[in-house]
Amino acid sequence: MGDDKQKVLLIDGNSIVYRAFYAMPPLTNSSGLHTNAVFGFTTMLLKVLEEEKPTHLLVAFDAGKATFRHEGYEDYKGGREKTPPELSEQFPLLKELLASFSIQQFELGGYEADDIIGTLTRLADEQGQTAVVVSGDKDMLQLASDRVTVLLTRKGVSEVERYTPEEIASRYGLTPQQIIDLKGLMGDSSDNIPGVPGVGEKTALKLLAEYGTVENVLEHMGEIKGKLGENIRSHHEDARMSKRLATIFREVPLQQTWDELRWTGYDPAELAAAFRKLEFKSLIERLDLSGATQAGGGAEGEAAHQASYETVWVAGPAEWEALNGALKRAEALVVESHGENPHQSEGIGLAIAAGERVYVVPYASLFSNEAAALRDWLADADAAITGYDLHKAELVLARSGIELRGQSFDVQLAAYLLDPTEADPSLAGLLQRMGLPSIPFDEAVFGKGAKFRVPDDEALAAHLAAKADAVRRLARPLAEELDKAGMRTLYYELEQPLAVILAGMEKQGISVRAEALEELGKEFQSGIERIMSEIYRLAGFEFNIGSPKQLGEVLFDKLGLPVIKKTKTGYSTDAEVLEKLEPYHEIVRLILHYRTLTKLQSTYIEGLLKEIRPEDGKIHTYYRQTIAATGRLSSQFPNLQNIPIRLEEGRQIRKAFVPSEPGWHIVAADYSQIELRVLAHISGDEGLKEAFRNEMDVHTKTAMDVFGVPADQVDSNMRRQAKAVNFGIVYGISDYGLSQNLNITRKEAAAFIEQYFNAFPGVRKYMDDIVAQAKQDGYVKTLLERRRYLPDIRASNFNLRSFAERTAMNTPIQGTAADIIKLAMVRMDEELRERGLKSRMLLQVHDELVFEVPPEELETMKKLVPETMARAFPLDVPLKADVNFGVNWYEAK
DNA sequence: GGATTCACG
DNA sequence: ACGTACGTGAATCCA
Repeated sequence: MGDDKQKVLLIDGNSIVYRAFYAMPPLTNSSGLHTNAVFGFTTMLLKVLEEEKPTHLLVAFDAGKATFRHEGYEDYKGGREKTPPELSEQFPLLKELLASFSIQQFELGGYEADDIIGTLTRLADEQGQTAVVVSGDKDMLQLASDRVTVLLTRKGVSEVERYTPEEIASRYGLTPQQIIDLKGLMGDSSDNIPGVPGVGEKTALKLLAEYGTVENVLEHMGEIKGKLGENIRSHHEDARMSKRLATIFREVPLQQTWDELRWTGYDPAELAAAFRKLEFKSLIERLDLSGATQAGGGAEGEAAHQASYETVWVAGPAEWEALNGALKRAEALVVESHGENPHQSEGIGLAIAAGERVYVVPYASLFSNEAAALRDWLADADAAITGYDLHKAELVLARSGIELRGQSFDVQLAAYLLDPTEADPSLAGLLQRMGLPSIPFDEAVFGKGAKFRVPDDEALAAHLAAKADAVRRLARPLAEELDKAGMRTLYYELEQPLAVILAGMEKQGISVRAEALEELGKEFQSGIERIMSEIYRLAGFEFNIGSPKQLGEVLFDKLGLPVIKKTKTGYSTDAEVLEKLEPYHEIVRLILHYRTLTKLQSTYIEGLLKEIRPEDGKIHTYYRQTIAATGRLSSQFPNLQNIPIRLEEGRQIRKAFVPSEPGWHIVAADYSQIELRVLAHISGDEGLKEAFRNEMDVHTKTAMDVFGVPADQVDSNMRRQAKAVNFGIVYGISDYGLSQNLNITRKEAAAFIEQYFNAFPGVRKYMDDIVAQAKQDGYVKTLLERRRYLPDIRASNFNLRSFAERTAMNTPIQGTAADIIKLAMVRMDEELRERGLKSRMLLQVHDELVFEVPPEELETMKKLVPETMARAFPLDVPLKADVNFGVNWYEAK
């Protein structure tokens, strides 16, 4: 030990990890490993490091084996629950991370972490050094002294409380040594230390205030009156033993020298790599490690990520010439644009990585004469372009009249297939997950939301170049991962071609008659006004019906209707609640109708009107191929997958969706019961298969089997209930969910389910098997090998696990249905082109395809579309699609 | 920006 | 005992 000022920080590893595990919400990385305890530990560590600035540092762990305490008392820590696997799997991760922090770790067979820490604080005391102990365990307070401070975590892990001997005295009226006596008397159920029965903290403190120590209490136990005195006298041995067990052993034979604990900080590159592995993105940003890589340091400029390329800002003839020459060697393309909606986003720039150079082209110069070769390359169907979100790039470029045709590999799409639930689609996040040196996040360069700004040319060039280089670095590893996961065909035969087809549909758009919407909007408006005044009259005053808060006050406080359900913030007023309240007051029905009409007005009349492009009178939605966890598409700006149909009032909206050419028709075809047919196929259930082979009404068939009656005795109510059971089966059934849906008791619902499983034993087996398989593999698959990871399937938390189990049952069904209609779209696109048809595919709504069709092709398409859909993927049961047509989408029913 | 509600499959 | 049906997107209110 030198005489310079030293401060040693001693962390009780096990205690903090436990605290962190139970304090933090569940958290897993993309491979399903739990990381919440490590994350919580790290947050605490960073905070304490910052506040304490130690010169020496140690994390102590309990050794796995029995400690010396067990020798005298077998039940020591006997009452403890076994460590959950979600926690034990985190210890190796934590130890590895601590190594990346360059922090020493000790554990020693036969001793616990607090013994090691106790020994080191004794040494610190003796040698006049300062020590700070961090733990979640109050026992540690016995170590406090003039030189030793104890920090105890409180609610959560990152908040700590400081205990000096003075603080302990003022809080408990005890010296640090008396903390041992305190526990000797009151015991500790978590460590299975008995103490004296009937003695809790209050009594123990009273006894210690009077007698000072356990020994002195026992000496005077004869004079203590009542039940308390009896208990002490009959359990005096327990008290002595408890005190022994609670005493931290401070003579552990440690081999390590003081100097080995010296800590001079971490290597940013090493720590960044460790964080990336754990996917602690927020910590990387918090410590500003995003530039730190294994190869380089955290320095600025090119050293930051050891760029192996030169950025070329394409501005003059020389650069254009170089770029044009490099196009045939191009390895990656990035198109940067404003905003999320590619149909209205302005381009910012392009970056093309080719060999040792990355060329960055400001978007405006894409239209210059020099850019002719670049435009040709973009439009070249054989260019074999690798990029990031080429679907969006195609739409952005299309707005400028530039084609993007040679798409061959998209790292965003590939990453989605590898893990469709990963929320962060950014290149920076993707690099981190793949363990590659990362680049700045777009938000760091551009800002986000209203603060979005294109930086100066130099910064823009650097960032776009980094992105193109990132695409290039990611392409091969992602392609290899796809291969390994058996998703090569899924990618190249289905998703990649589909991306181009979707862009085509979006560019085509669908004609929507503004006048028709406006006309309908007027009807809705007069309805809304009529209902509003009725509601105000019944309430006795005007209020904002659209405010759930005000509405709740009117219904439940003013009118005194019964409260059915509450939300986090107050009364629930959703439709389910209102339907139950209908009999109580006529205002309820009006409110429901008001809700329906205002929804239609704001979302569908006003919302859609805003999206009609004046240039062509069409709506161009944006299908997202990388959002839904099951493999479905999603639709945005606007969403054309949720246009009303169930209620006649709203269904009228569909009359505004018309063909874009006079005399043409809308043709719509939808799969009949695709999910239950998929279930019949993958479960192999004979009864279900037979039902579909015989073209039976599946809900009637279900009713027959569940209620045990012949077809002619199935009434509409039985069929309705059977239909709900079928929905439940597809969603991953639970008695609770079904009972909610059918408004029956859970018991009745459970009986239905049991009946169903008896009638369709193959389905029961599928449900059992798929859950077991998900538990085994950590993921489930669709027929086309699409994957979804379910990290919570092994959770000890019932809710999380149940959710994952239902997802395991549902995803192969919903996902396979999504696979099939996507295949049908690829086939339909081929058919239209091969047959030279003018008909156009416009929309996909999960199980439905919508086309516009010239009159001379109507008969052809009425056969071709359902046939192509039915043949898209052969199952053990027939697939069936129904087709309809009309002058608008409403009529095509 | 989160919570609530509701449109669709 | 636990307490939710599966998957989306958009509008509105309100802190």
